[in-house]
Amino acid sequence: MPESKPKFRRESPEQRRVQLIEATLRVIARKGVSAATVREISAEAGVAFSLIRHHFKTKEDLMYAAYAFHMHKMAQVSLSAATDTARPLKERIKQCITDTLSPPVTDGAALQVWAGFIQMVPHDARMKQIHMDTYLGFRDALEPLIVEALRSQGNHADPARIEQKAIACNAVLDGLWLEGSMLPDMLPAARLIDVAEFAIFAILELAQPD
Amino acid sequence: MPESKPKFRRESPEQRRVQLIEATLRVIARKGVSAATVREISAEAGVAFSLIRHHFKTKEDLMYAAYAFHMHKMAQVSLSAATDTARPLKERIKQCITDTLSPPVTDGAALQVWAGFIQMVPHDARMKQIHMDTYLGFRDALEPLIVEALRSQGNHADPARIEQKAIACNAVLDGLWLEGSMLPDMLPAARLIDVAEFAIFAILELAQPD
DNA sequence: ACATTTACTGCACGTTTGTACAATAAAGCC
DNA sequence: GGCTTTATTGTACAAACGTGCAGTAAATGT
Repeated sequence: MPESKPKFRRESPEQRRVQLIEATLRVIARKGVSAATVREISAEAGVAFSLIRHHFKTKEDLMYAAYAFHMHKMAQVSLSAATDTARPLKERIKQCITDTLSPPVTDGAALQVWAGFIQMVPHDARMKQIHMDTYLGFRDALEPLIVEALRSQGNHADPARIEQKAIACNAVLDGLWLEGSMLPDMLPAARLIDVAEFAIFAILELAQPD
Repeated sequence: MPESKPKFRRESPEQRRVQLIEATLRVIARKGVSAATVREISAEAGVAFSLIRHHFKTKEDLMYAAYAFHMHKMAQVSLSAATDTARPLKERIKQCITDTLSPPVTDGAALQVWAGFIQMVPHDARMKQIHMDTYLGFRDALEPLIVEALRSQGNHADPARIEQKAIACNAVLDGLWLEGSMLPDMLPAARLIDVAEFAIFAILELAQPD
């Protein structure tokens, strides 16, 4: 019985990289960034800690990858409804609000990861670039919805006013995301969504739904 | 010439504590939380690194003190206009908006410090307490302004609707604070204030100013 | 001027960190 | 089945971390 139990499994570099990234995010969510050491992460992933440096040149590189991965996932969940042109406009807006202000986007763990990375942004050009890309991606996906909403009721499409409303709607979502993630007991998802719908429809000067 | 230049200056515990706290916040703002080691902080303050443990039982205690100090300072700047009952209501609201969305409250360095501490909140009961206190303090100071604004124009003071509007206004300020601190080039203070005034007056169903 | 207090310094200790490198073994190819 | 490739492991190491403690000196009261 020579090969009854292999000592480890050999994975493709792509799969292993994703495993290590997801282990990193789990550790950060559970214990914070300072606890995300190579030893802790590799234990979470179930591999030797020296394996990390075989797939990532430095630990910093793993952090870059984890940040981009996390942001991309959040944006995808949050905006998946925005481009679904089959559904009516109001439905799409409400779906975006709901997706943004419910788990797993509005969530203590996600906030932990986000806050941990945010503090690296000003000191690191690559982190800053990742941040800019995801933020502008979010705003670019949201603005067409707002333009459409204003046009649909014959509102004057002054570009300056459109941008003003886009920034304001974005701020409402960001602010509620922040507070809902930090104080979930005080502000459950249903309450956040209710407030967001009211505020955004007020800003867009649309008739309140329901 | 025995005592030409003393090797160090002896300060009162209270003064030295504040000096160490402020040095901590400067280091965090400049290099992030991970760079805020006892050696780095004490170098910033111009003292031996072992002095920290003479004034704070542990390094964690210094962090608690720095967090509370930072939050208290931000809330004070942001809300100083709220209680100034001599000025007319609209002026007070606009002043609060301006104070909140200008430096030093809306500022990259302040965001750095805040983000660094936020990630400790879920894992630490004392940090959580400090956070709750400052957050509720902010909301309690803002809500009377909103109640007064709604009452002033004979609006129906349904408590549920008042709280809804208070949460929404809070979210606008939080969201703009966040985005303005992260992307100051894209969103300068003047733009933030402009958007905030528009959005908050829309939410409160007040006539737009100017 | 001297004694007392304690803010302050300087150094050493054990732990944990990211990194480096040689040895090992799993998987694919012939 | 043997050979090659390389994903994976295990160990070692220097640097940096928070902490402990004995000694020093600045300020204060007498």
